[in-house]
Amino acid sequence: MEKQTVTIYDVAREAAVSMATVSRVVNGNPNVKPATRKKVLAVIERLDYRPNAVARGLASKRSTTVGVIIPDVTNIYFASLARGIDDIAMMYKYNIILTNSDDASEQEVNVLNTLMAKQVDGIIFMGNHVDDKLRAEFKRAKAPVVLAGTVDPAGDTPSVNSDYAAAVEEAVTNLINHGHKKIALALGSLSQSINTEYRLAGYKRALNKAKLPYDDALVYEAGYSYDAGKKLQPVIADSGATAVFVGDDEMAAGIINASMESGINVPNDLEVVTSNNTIVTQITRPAITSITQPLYDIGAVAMRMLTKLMNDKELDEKAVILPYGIVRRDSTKSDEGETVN
Amino acid sequence: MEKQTVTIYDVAREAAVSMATVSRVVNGNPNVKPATRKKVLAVIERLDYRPNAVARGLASKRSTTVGVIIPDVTNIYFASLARGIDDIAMMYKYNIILTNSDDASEQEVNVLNTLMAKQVDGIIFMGNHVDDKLRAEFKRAKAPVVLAGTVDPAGDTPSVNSDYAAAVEEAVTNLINHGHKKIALALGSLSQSINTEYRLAGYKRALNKAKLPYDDALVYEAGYSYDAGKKLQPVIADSGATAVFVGDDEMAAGIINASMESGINVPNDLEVVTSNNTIVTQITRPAITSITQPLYDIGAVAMRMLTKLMNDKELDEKAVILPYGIVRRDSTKSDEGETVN
DNA sequence: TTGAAAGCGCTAACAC
DNA sequence: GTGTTAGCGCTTTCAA
Repeated sequence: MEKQTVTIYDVAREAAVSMATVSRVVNGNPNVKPATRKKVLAVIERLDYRPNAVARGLASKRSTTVGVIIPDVTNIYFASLARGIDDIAMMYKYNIILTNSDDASEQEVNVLNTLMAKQVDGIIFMGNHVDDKLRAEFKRAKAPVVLAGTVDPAGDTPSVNSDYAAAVEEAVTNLINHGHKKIALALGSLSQSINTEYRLAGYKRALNKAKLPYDDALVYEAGYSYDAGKKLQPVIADSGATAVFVGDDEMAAGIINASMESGINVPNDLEVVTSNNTIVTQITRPAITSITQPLYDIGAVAMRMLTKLMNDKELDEKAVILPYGIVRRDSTKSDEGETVN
Repeated sequence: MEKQTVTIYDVAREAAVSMATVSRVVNGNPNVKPATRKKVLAVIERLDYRPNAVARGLASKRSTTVGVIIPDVTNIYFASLARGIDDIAMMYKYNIILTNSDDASEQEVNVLNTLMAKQVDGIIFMGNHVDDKLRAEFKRAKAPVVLAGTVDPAGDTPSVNSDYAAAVEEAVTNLINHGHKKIALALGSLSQSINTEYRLAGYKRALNKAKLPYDDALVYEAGYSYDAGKKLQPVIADSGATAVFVGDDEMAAGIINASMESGINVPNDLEVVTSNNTIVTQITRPAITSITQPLYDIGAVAMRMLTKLMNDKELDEKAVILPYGIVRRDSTKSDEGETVN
């Protein structure tokens, strides 16, 4: 009952050629006489032969598989990156081993090791934080690693991102230009470099340039979720802030809904700008002004870089920065002088 | 410069035992004297030996990898299933090769074949439609296949789903109980069995039981997206329908926003019920009444079934149906007699 | 409890 | 253009 497998050897025998020749035609090696190729192809067809990728991997030391570490597939931000990664991977005939890390350092190291054991040819890492331990593992890995949508300020690991700091700076500057003096910043965790080293930094730069004082009390660390946003809204309201930059769309939606329901009009009493331009920004009322990031492209470019690395090519750029934009919707007042990067 | 790999042979030599013994300790085979085990473990530690999963796979004919075919990772419905799949896979020490199929039949067959070439031990398939060609491939595959969140009316492929037809029937019956005579049904594609054989069927059953006439003109095939919903709204309005069951949350959001903006109050002028209970249902105003499905669990159970199959165990049930529910929000009027399955 | 040895199915020199 | 032959790194009988 067990379906029996036909091997390259069977094909060779039936076609009256050597295994090497079969291997050549299977791999598209041009050094095969057309007639021979045709004969072999016929036998392959007849026997329904399918090369065993595992054996091939062992012999060639290339698995044509890349590992992708993602915090959570159900997070649309990372899933969008993953989509870009997968499409390019497919284009280059690589498969993807995808594993959720839950952003947990221990789990990330773990996963990295099983990926290495599976002999992946390269790794794309997505996460909110790269710590020393992880960095050490990257170095230890003999497969190249590329970070996608993931910053490592310390790192020399190749990466693809957009300019988070500049985006926030521009968004906050727009808010300042609307006359706001107290602008809140609602983030997830302040232990993540994207928040502290980029978003918070951009926020501070904007204030600085406008000679507005920086106030710790206006920076909120609340976790990224719709409910977190709803809970945070009264706190923001109490702070006297008249505008807020939010690091996550669902959180922004929570803030908006809670505001509107407690009689605080967005954008008249509170302007809101968010970060990821997911579909949520279109669905809320008012719809949310947002930074836009080329998520799919970040993934796609990361995968392209990885293919280069896997073929021992040099990278033109080690830390690629893709352009961001800002799309104005109804959660902010109209303004002049908005620019799009 | 190339990092050199340490093999089982190196460990054997250093520990002065045979490869077989090393293999035993690595695989937790109890037939090893504790002292020997300890000695080997020490060498493994010292050399930082990591077993090569590819070689292991070739020798043992098990890759501890399962293939997962998904229409699109960025679709939260399927991503939620994938999350359940991955968690259970990890629990059983399997890795996941994840590939997007775009719901394209050709691509699905393609992907299936490369997964087989990679010698996956099993496959979980998610998709909106299972056609004959695919069914044939499933049969041809020597690895077991389980469908997750995917119906195959014809099929004998093991599957995990919720009772889509009953859910729609109940939801529509609730609507009927509110006095509606013309209830629209907004779906994606009518070429997908989940829509015709389940949702449409449930819809018809509800009408039938209430002795309400079925009217083709009230069934819309519009594609699943926010914009599709917005575009569909005026059409529904023109039809005279006073309630609508929608197959997708974003589409429902589009219908609701477009309605409210054109002066049609939800739920007073139009009641709306949707299908997937994603975060979108909480974000819209009014929030949307929805069927709830245990998406994570559907994935998790599918993966559990697959592990059984991969170990040649019998399945208790071939077509598992997990319970659905209905959560009432503000897009429908309150009603008595709602039940939760 | 341990070891020897034969593969697993394929690629990659190398020789012809 | 084609064939021969070592492996790739591991598991798995089978003996001892």
